[in-house]
Amino acid sequence: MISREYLREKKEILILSLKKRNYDFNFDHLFNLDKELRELKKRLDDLNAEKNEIAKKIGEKKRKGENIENLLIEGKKISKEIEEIETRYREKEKEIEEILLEIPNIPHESVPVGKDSSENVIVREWGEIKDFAFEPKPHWELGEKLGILEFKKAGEIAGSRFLIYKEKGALLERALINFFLDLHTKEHGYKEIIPPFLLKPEGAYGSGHLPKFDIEMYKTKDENLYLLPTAEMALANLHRDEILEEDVLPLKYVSYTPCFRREAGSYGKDVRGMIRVHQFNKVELFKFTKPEESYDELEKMVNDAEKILQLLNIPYRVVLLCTGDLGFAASKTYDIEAWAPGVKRWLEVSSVSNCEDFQARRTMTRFRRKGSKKIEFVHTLNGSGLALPRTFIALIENYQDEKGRIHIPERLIPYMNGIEIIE
RNA sequence: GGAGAGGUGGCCGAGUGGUCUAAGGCGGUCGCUUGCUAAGCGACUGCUCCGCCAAAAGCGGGGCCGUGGGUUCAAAUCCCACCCUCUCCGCCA
Repeated sequence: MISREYLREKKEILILSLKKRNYDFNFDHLFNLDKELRELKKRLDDLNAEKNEIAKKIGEKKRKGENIENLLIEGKKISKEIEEIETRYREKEKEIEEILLEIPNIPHESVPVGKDSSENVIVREWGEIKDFAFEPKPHWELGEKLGILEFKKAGEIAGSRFLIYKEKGALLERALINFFLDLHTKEHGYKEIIPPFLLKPEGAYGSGHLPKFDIEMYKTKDENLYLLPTAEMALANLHRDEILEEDVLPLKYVSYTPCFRREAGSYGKDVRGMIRVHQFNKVELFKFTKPEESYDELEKMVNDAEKILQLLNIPYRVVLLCTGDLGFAASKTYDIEAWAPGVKRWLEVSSVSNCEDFQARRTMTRFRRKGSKKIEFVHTLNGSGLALPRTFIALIENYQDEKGRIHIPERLIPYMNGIEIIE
């Protein structure tokens, strides 16, 4: 969340950067509210000081058995006035809070200015796009023919955009998850976490998913809980209200969780297959870092995610998002897109972002430098490492042969209990 | 789901309406002292907002005893709601 302090000190940057995001609203109103609020606060504090003084005097006189009649009347009067001003103060405070919660994060200066995804920048490509001697099939055809994916039955029992993994399909999904987790914990130094899959609204505010994206999430009927749209939502809250020691940073976590998304407003998009589904598995990377290290850590996180595709030998490209395509909480984001020859598309398998102190402010996650009294907000980063369905798609579409069989990449065979081919 | 107990500073723990500016202890920091991987003595020890100051330091004030309301001149303390933890019973993977 943008702080009121930031509002006052970095007014110009704020206006400019939000313009880059095509985000506009009435700044004057915001600045006026802040000013008004400070005035009310001063008045309120002065009155409270007076109130405290009177209450103290009453206590003293009462003990001595002196007359307190006048002081009681005065105290009553001040309390009434305080109540009025406090009510106004709270209303204004709530109003400004609501506005501030809806302001997106400020893009980093290295982020290209652009209006939508067409202006994203491809920063690198890896691997060779295979030249098939036959027409490669899309994953839904492969999956259903091999009996590893099923869409029809899933639609009947859960609704459209759900799917069932069957037998070797379920095994492949599990193999990928374990491979990702092992790689990140053993070779990249992340600590594994299994968080709750449902969170209270406070958690969703902390990560920036509320208040803006309420309709994107599933929530429970009897309790006010939100199903994770991403493990990021849980991990961002892992050190809520804590002041961390400098030397524990950077903290690196990896989590496997299912993710639930309503995909409201995406009707008609990616309806076929499993490119866009309501429930999917994802292995998520998350870091808490010192501010001056967060951009280095961002590059490392992208590399950590890329490594998976390299080991699986799946061609991909890394894309730097422009300001218009940047997510709400992010200052800078790289997408990793894997090539899927069956659907003939680059599929976003990972999105890696530096949120700077945006989430840390909302969750009050801070740190103190050694030998310093000053407390600072940490920076938070999140990235998929990787999202399963699209990686699954890229894998089976890239590794199919002319008979529609899937050849398991070498690195994955141990995780597949030795199975080398799905036929 | 039923019954009960409880949530106080980094941690333990006292505190049942005004002297709480939260006792005491542990831990931590600094200093002094002492012949020996230690002890003793003393001082300091949270977070946050606003104001003054160019800024930092500092100073002044407000708020914070799970959260939010309420009663009162005055609330850690009384009342209400919610959240969380623990114990017992029931149910259950």
